[in-house]
Amino acid sequence: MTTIDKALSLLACFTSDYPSHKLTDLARASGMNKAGVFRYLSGLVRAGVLEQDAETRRYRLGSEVIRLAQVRDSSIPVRSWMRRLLSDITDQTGETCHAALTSQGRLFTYMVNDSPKSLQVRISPGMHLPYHATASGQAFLAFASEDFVTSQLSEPLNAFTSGTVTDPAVLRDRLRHFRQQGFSLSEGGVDSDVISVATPFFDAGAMPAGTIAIQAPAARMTDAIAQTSGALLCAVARQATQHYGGVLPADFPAHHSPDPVSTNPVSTHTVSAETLSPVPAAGHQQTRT
Amino acid sequence: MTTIDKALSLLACFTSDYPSHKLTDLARASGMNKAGVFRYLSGLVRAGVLEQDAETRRYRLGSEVIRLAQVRDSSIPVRSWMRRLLSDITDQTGETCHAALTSQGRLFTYMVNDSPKSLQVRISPGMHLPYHATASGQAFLAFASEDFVTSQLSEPLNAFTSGTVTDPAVLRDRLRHFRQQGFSLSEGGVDSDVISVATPFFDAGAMPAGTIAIQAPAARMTDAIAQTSGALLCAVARQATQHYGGVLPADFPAHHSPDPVSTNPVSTHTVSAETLSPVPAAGHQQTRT
DNA sequence: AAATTTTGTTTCATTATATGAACAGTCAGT
DNA sequence: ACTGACTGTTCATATAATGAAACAAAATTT
Repeated sequence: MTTIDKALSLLACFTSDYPSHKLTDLARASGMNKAGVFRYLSGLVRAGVLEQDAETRRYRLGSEVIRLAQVRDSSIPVRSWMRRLLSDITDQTGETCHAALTSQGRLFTYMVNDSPKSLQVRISPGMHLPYHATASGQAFLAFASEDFVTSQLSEPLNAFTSGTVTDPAVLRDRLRHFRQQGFSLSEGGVDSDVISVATPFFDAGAMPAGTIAIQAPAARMTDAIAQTSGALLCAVARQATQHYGGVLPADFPAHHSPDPVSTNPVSTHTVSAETLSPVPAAGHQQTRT
Repeated sequence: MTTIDKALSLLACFTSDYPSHKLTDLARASGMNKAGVFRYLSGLVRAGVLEQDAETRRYRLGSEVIRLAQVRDSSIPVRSWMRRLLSDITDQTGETCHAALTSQGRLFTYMVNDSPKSLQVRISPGMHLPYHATASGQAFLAFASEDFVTSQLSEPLNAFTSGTVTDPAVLRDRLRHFRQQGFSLSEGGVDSDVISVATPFFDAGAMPAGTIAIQAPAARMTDAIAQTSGALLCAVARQATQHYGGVLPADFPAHHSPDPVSTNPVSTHTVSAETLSPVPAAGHQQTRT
């Protein structure tokens, strides 16, 4: 493990739940020497990636990460089209939806579009999504590499509610089914009384880069609605994949909706499977270290 | 210079203008050995901060920076209130406005709110703003530390138009004046026929953290309008400073606008100097390494 | 108010890690 | 097939990382 790895591994400790840290805690959490952690943190502060509160001496993420995120978005402008896709979804379904992105093998919510309804599922950006207990996570796994699925399912699988599936064998069965139908469906995996439907979109190596999901109170999400929502998501995922510069895996299902899914003729990017070019063959596997 | 510094210094090369790089170019640009740069880049890729295009082998920023920016925003939620402040400004002035943030001693545009008018000043987020030639930069310098001003003015000062002020002595005079009136005014510093007005907002050490600016075609920006715009910006900058958890410098002018500046009674956060608590005394100088 | 604990930061001899010139492998163009 | 421009690898050497201990300052307890 190089010095850089050790220094940068500290960044993983900064999450929405714990956005700032004390030196001692970071040293404990990372299992590294206090003096070393101090040096790493100093380096990260010099680079602007972290900043230290002058009063409390706590470390938090610095403004450089904002600049970097902006630059990233200027080369792969996910933000703008994702916003449009999500708002299209909410327009058509009336439900809350969100997009999640993968980073360092973890899935986290990226953008949320709230339902206009008064009873809505609340979710905030930047949250970590466990693979086994969320529709997004399962949609991701359904199209992830075998190795990745194995590594995730061998982690301890927490039960958040009584409805959380924690049996790896059962999960594997579901993943197979989800892959076949193109979208996942999860009832009360994290919150009871919430049903969500999700589907991944893909990178240039035909590997899942993130997911798009719809979440609704169980009372509103009937089987029929779940099916049409799933079909809608598949169409949206195709668009997202295209915008992302990715390719769909060869077995990604084509939902031939008889009528255009989008009802909004104003939108320049109509959400419809029909408007897209045929699915290209899956490319080479992307290198994953 | 530590290994971490060298590795992280590469991140500065990733800008809106050059969002991706080849190994050789980075080695040349940084003046470091190719093998070393390769190792650094590999480390950054492992951490997810960078990713490498599987086809072109070029390095670009990775999805981890998006996650980090999101986490940063969850602890200091600049995004949400800044959007509101900017849209208030455009509502009241009808002109394009933007916010800029400082990172690593450089100023870059963070958020833009376009004017609804057909003749509008176009600007995109993530752009680098030279201190000497922009209203934002000058507003920043006017309230920056003496050392920082000196270091910036001793850099070569490019002239972008015939109207760009490149004489350090003249600039210093202006900065004094801008500090007194609380906002800067720049005519055709980067683009001719564009006049812009800007003011900084402050961090916990009463040092400028970023700026808020209005940009308009010269024809629309009369002297009188510039003055009221400046006063408006000062009021907004107070709000921004408060939201940011910062404190105003002791000499930041109070513009006692006779009537509430905001005309929008719906907004929960009315932009007005009156609604704010008295200016606290400037705190201790923030440590700047 | 004094004593104690916790925490951030610095020091320094030891040792592991970074270094970089040269080499190998790959691809694109001629 | 040759050329050039490129990414990635190797290995002896030198340099920078390491971590226990010390220190200072702050927070907490007595």
